Amino acid sequence: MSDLLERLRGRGWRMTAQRRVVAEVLDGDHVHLTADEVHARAVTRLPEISRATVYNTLGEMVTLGEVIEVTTDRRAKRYDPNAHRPHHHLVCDRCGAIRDVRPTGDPLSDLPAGERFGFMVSDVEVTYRGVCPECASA
Amino acid sequence: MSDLLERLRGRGWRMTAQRRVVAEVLDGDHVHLTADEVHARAVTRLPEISRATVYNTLGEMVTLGEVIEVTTDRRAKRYDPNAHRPHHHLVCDRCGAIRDVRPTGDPLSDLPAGERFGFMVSDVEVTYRGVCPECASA
DNA sequence: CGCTTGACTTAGACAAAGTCCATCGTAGGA
DNA sequence: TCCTACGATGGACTTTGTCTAAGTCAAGCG
Ligand SMILES: [Mn+2]
Ligand SMILES: [Mn+2]
Ligand SMILES: [Zn+2]
Ligand SMILES: [Zn+2]
Repeated sequence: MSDLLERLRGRGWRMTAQRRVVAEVLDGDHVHLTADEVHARAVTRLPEISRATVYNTLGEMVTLGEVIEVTTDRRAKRYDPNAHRPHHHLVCDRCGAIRDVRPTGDPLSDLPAGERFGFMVSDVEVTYRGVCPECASA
Repeated sequence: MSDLLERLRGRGWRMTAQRRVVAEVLDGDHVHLTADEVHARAVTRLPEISRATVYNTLGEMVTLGEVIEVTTDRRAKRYDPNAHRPHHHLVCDRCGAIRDVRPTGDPLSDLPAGERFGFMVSDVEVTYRGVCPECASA
């Protein structure tokens, strides 16, 4: 049922009610929740779960590589369970909706050596911005 | 002398000591200072300048299109006077050094219609990450 | 030049997002 | 079942940024 939860088993992870609920809340496609959104949803299932635990658990999932941190604006970080298929993001400037996208080509190869300033470049993040269909029609 | 200051003249901008100092601090190439860094440098020239004024002035420069906000991490926004030549950023994962880069090709055209989810895509931000020469040799 | 006035500046309160810590509780092995 | 190291908790604290009320001043006008 919960793909993320499955991935987290068998990693020596001590299972608690809190961790299970966080993993369940975070499961799915195109999921990019903030820590407080995760907390709000977790509380409906486990009313006594604390903000600190949500932050701790999300941080551990990121360390394990099962969840990715996404920062599309200067507000809160967002947590993305789609960690095993590299992708980029498309963000609506009006409502903040986020979709996972997979551009063609490799943006890393678009950075010529003369533009690398001697850096060892290892990664690239791409954020596309625009207006989603709902906001465009409203 | 100050290219940014020159650009800001003749726009109906009421000139004050505070605005001049902020513009001077921000002038140059590969400049990506946080608001507090701008404030710290401005204070050495104009000790009574307030944090609020630095934030206000930076915000106005962004509105005028003479300065760009750059967010390479989840810490503070950075302010970039290089507003008239579109570019992307290369960031050192260790020390946070930032360089302006101009990749070849247009990342926008790398996003096929089938990956646009009906969005009207208008902009793209690219952040390359790696290790700078100084950090690599240390 | 000096007045007037609306725009600009200021200090500090406030807010959002996140971290840290001392203490309490419990998962899971012995 | 018992033990204990690891996890959870609430609250204080930090960082980054916004807002407001009151004071100040740049610049046009006479
Ligand atoms: Mn994603
Ligand atoms: Mn730049
Ligand atoms: Zn939208
Ligand atoms: Zn470095």
